[in-house]
Amino acid sequence: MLSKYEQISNEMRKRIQEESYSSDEPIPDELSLTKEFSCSRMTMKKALDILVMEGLLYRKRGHGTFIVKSTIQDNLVNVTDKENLGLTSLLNDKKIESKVIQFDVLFPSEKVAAYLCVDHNTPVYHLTRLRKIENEPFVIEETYMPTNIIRGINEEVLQSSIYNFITNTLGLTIGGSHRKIRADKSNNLDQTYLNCASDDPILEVEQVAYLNTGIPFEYSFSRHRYDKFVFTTVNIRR
Amino acid sequence: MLSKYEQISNEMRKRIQEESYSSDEPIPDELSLTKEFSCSRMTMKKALDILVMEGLLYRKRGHGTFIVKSTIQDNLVNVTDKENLGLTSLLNDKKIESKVIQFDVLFPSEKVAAYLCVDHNTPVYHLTRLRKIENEPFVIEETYMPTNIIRGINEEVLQSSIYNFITNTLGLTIGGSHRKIRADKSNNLDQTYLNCASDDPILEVEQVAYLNTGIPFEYSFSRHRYDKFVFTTVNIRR
DNA sequence: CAGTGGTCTAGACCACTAC
DNA sequence: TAGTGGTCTAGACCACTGT
Repeated sequence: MLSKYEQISNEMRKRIQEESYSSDEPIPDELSLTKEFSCSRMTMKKALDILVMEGLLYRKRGHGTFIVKSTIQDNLVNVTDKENLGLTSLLNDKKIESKVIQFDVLFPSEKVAAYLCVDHNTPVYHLTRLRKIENEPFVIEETYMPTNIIRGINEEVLQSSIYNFITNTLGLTIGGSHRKIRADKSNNLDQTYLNCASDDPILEVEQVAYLNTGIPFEYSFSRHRYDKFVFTTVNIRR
Repeated sequence: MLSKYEQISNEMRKRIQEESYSSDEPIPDELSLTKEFSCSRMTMKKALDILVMEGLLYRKRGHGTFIVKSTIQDNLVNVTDKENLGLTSLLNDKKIESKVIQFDVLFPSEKVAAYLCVDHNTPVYHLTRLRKIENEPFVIEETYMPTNIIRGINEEVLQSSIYNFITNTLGLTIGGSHRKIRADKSNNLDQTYLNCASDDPILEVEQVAYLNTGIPFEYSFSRHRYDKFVFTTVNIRR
């Protein structure tokens, strides 16, 4: 059951994307919209706030609320900072394969222990997978997960989607993540599995992902082919 | 004059960063906090929402509100997706130099015209600058700006901060931006000015920046040395 | 001045959790 | 049942804009 402001937000997003409103004029003012949707002004505001955060609308005090015009587009795989990097759900119309390069359990280094908020005596899964999209190598993911939270990982799970396993089998809910994005030179592992040249760069995403309980469950490095991946982000004034 | 929820948010952020609250227990519940800050529950919620969005807090219905523990740290220059890339304001304690590599006015290509929402007959500034931090080359910025919005750019402005010029001299307010981040091979320009090797990768940020009126005023490509720049982003569930 | 969005309130009811 | 956060309301006042 979606909340009222989410339903309204979805309806308004649809209208904007279908160009039901002219992008040269303000959209209807908040008072009119509260009447149309039979809601309070706070609820209407919350619904529109979501679209402002998504970069679809902007507001100007004393004037009205307007549609943002231009948006950067291109053809590469496109991950925005709103989504959790579950490749499987991101590209559910494409063929995804996972090849397990390494899978073991070890005691965490100081750094890994700090990010996962576990002590040095708690074993962690350590796994490296190559993910292919439509038979083309796409990304190498090196992942650390604490064994006391993510229980029961095995080869079969690794072949498909760990995120599905965490959500459906373990019944946990994934919350947010902190990420760092940088460029790097390719190393031997990259060249071998991503099939890239020695002078091809790599786009690396370092990530700590959290459950909705705030507990970190994953610390990972995703190394992408530079010609197949772009990271997108929207940034709005406050 | 900061709004009440911003003041409360700042105070709570300070307390969290100074570790005034134990990170093992929930912080005080919303009702207690509304009494302490003499505000309504909606206002308290809005204040805490900001900290949740920043990745400092998480909430669990029926339980309480808790402090997020781990955060990725490192030593490189660190731009988050909340900030507009004004290098000058980002690093105001460091020595920043700008060298103008190219500066001209031209009619926009189809792509540039589309992103800046101008027609083919509106001239745009086209400029390329090398930015140095503490005498070390850091980034090459290639920028397009419409001449009908950003009037009066000259060599003197280019030596310092264009963002300051837009804000202070032109009296415009900068709104949000859309960005794409990718890795790339270095080209001749990069190698010459960033002083990098031919096999050094580059982290490129493509950006369309908007005024608070929603009008795009800048389309740019920033090419960073891979060993001096990391892009940070926080992503929270909804 | 009227019309817009920005903030704030006091109170209500709901959903989830623990006891 | 009590305590938590999530949502929603009806109404108020303020700040900014254009006429």
